[in-house]
Amino acid sequence: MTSRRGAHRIHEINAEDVERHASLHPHVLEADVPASKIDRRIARTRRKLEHAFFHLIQDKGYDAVTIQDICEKAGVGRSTFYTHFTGKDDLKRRSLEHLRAELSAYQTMASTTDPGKALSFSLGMFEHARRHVGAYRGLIGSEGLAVSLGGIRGIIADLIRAELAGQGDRQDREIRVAFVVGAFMSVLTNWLDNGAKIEPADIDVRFRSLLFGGLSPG
Amino acid sequence: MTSRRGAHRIHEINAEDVERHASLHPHVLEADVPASKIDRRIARTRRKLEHAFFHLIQDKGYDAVTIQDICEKAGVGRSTFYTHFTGKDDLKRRSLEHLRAELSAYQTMASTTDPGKALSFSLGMFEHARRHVGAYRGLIGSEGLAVSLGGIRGIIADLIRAELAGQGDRQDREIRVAFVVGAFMSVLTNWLDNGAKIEPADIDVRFRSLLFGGLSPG
DNA sequence: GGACGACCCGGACACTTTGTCCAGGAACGA
DNA sequence: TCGTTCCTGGACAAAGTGTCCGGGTCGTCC
Repeated sequence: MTSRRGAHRIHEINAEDVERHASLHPHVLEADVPASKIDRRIARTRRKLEHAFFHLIQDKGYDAVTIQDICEKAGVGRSTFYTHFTGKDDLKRRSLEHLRAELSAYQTMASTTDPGKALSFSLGMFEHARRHVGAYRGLIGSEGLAVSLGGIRGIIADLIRAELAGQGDRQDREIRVAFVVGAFMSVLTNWLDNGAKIEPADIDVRFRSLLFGGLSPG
Repeated sequence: MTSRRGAHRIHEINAEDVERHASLHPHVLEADVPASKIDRRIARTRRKLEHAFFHLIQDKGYDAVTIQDICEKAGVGRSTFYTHFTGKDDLKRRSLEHLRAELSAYQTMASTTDPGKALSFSLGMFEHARRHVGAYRGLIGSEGLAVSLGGIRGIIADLIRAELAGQGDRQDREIRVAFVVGAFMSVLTNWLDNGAKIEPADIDVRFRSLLFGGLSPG
């Protein structure tokens, strides 16, 4: 115990840090609620918590992060955490909403400028992932080669499902969705685990070639 | 607590049950040690623990299973657990060794009887998985659509890697491995989550068609 | 078949994390 | 400024983890 507590703790994050950091969960935050109506204190607390979470998963990985860690780093009382989120998973889920919004925005954008390109999410995802390597690795697992994928997998699956709608029967479609999302997530995490050295555009080409052309050729 | 302890507890597993149950981790157990040299008590305890584990993950899922659960169901002292395994992950890892052995046996068998068939692990895996749906679901996650895959992913990756050896440069090969293993695991878990209704042979055909033929056609 | 030694048991211990509750102080919105 | 809402720090019970030990039990080996 010996919880000496004073002006500032180890790595406490202050408001300014939070403010100037654009990340996985930046703006879109209170998109569904009239942003003016929500108490500043609430917004601030949530922001601090999400940021602490965001930073912590990068060097400890999702599983290793405890709620106490988050609160400590965020400089927020632990009891306060529970007034905003029901637990770690809840926090994760809500943080991922931002990603979902960003991605589907990219998706619709890409499909209007280049209507012929199917499954256009992939490039955007590769790019987004590289921009936030740390967060993705923390969220996605990366320990060894595990792929927990939290909710990211579901997000991608939805995008694919939307695009494959109308093809074949439902059963067959679901198999295809599973196939694509699995292959994609796997290539993505593998790429990240190796430091994302290849350019997003390049890895995207390779992925799409395998996906549409099949394994056999080269 | 109130640990009344007597002849038998709630769902304690006895030696006979263990003996007659062929599963994910049956025979190959002490393959690396001269089987005759190891104390029967050790073998028995390990078997009981692995079996309890095996059963528990089927109705609670890997994460929800605690070491206490395992010991209780196995009828083994908790302190004894730690003399055999360092923790839950260790137990899981060792249990998976059996699967690895079984699969690679199947793999080499299939590739000798039908040398033309690449990536022949898939059918065997589908079949094996259906035989042990519960265990796979518990191990693999299945909550929502997450894919934690414990160590199974690594096992499959090794098989694929071995078969793809010598093609292209190392980087490209790893991408392919990631692609195949990801797609496969995803299709597999999706199949299991839907109750494994389709026949293993059928799902295998669909998977291989997507893999070698690409997504576009039908 | 008996003695020795390895193994297992149960219980205790210190520690960490979780989730809940409350009183009092601080900050917000009007 | 005033009332409401939010945050805090602390305490709490519960659950799980990992470690240690004394004493009983069961294999193994002679």
